[in-house]
Amino acid sequence: MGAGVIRVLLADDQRVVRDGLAMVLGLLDGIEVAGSAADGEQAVAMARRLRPDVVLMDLRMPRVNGIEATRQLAGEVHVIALTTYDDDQSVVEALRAGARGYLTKDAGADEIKAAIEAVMAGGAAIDPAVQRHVVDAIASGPPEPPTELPDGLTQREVEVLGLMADGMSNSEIAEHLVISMATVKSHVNHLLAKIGARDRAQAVAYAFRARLANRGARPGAWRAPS
Amino acid sequence: MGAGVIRVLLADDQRVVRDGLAMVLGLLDGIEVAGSAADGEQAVAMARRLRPDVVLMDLRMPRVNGIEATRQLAGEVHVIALTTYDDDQSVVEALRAGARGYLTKDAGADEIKAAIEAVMAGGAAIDPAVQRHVVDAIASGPPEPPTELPDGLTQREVEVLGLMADGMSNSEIAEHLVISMATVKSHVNHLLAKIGARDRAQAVAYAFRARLANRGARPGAWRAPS
DNA sequence: CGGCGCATCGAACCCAGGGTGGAGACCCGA
DNA sequence: TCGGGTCTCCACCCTGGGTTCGATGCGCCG
Repeated sequence: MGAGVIRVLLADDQRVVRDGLAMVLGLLDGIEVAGSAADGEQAVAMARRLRPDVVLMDLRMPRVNGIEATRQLAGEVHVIALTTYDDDQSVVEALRAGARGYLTKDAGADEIKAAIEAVMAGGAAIDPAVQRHVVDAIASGPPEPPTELPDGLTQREVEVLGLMADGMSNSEIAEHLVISMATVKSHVNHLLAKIGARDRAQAVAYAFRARLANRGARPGAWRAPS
Repeated sequence: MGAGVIRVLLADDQRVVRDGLAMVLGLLDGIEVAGSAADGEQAVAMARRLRPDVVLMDLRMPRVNGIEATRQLAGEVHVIALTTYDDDQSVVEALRAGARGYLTKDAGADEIKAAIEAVMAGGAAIDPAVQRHVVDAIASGPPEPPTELPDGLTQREVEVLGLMADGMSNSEIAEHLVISMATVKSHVNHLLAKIGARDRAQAVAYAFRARLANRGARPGAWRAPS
């Protein structure tokens, strides 16, 4: 990192905020203000030209708002939202857009610095004042009902279903579970009947919808290297 | 509230942690340890009997784990998860279960106190060390509209794949698309080769992992009523 | 003790699904 | 104009998967 200095770009439509922030941040060790933009369009352009480490982005700005600017810069630089608004809408939207931090404007210099450093270290920083909104979004957002216990499925049947969802054939499942293929077929037929599926393809779909299959791996997880 | 004292219930399977926490919290002004439980079941029972203001809940506990206990107590008392684990799974799950705070076990007394007070004030408190996971959950969770263009799949092939994921047979797909079954087979074979799947079951799994299938409907969506 | 559910196997059957090879029609870019 | 890709279709073969009718051993419960 050059001289270990973190270069920051400021984006805010209010002059006083920009200048004030520049003053405050300029006094901090290890932080350097690379520039300041007055609207989202400018912010994106300057970020790409100046290549700062972090962008402190106001969400309410003319022309292109901070959310959109954040979206465009996500992946290029670290973005920390900085706003007077603490309504859940903007917090969640900002994070969705790719912001890794969220500060309200009554944050102190130390808090801003901590946030910048946290983000630079690969972490995130959310103002305590709005953490509640984030928590709510998580708690209520995705409906979630966890791994609801399947119909009348047996332990073994669930296991077999999981392996089917992993793309294994009957014989592979047999080998994996160290049982005979006849047994596997038996389990398969039983679970097909229970979940009301006609074939293993429908069973796999059921497994994913019932969240019994690990959606983790990349799509083409199976298939040997070469 | 009485004398302005916040009553806290501790839930952790490790004795040293319970006792140590009780010591530390006992020294803090305005906080009183109402009791301590050694497993989730006990935690739920004690919480309902003692009616504490806050429960500090370890997630990894015998009998009933902290997640489940949190779910049961959500709405009754404020729950703060307290764990050594900082993997995204447990953070997100804990918050989904209704926890309003999340602390790792290397939190200091002051941090714990701040978290308790934040939660009591209607806020939330998430350990900075795991905020990243929460942000990721928000950023990647619900949205994901970019139905990323699959491998080298054709428009038609994607369409067929989607119908397969809906549990349709080749002949049903043919009927649905008003084409012959031979054509469907052709499409199927092509897409199987492209995505590296051996059979339609693997293709269905691929469809779900690649988010090409609508996970919307309940698991047993197909199947006529009676 | 008898009955029930679960897991384990076997054998035989049938067919949808997958593999192969080819072909004609269309559109589009070189 | 000539490929190249896509969508459409046909005929043939063959295997895996799903179906049916069994059977055995085990653990649990009334």
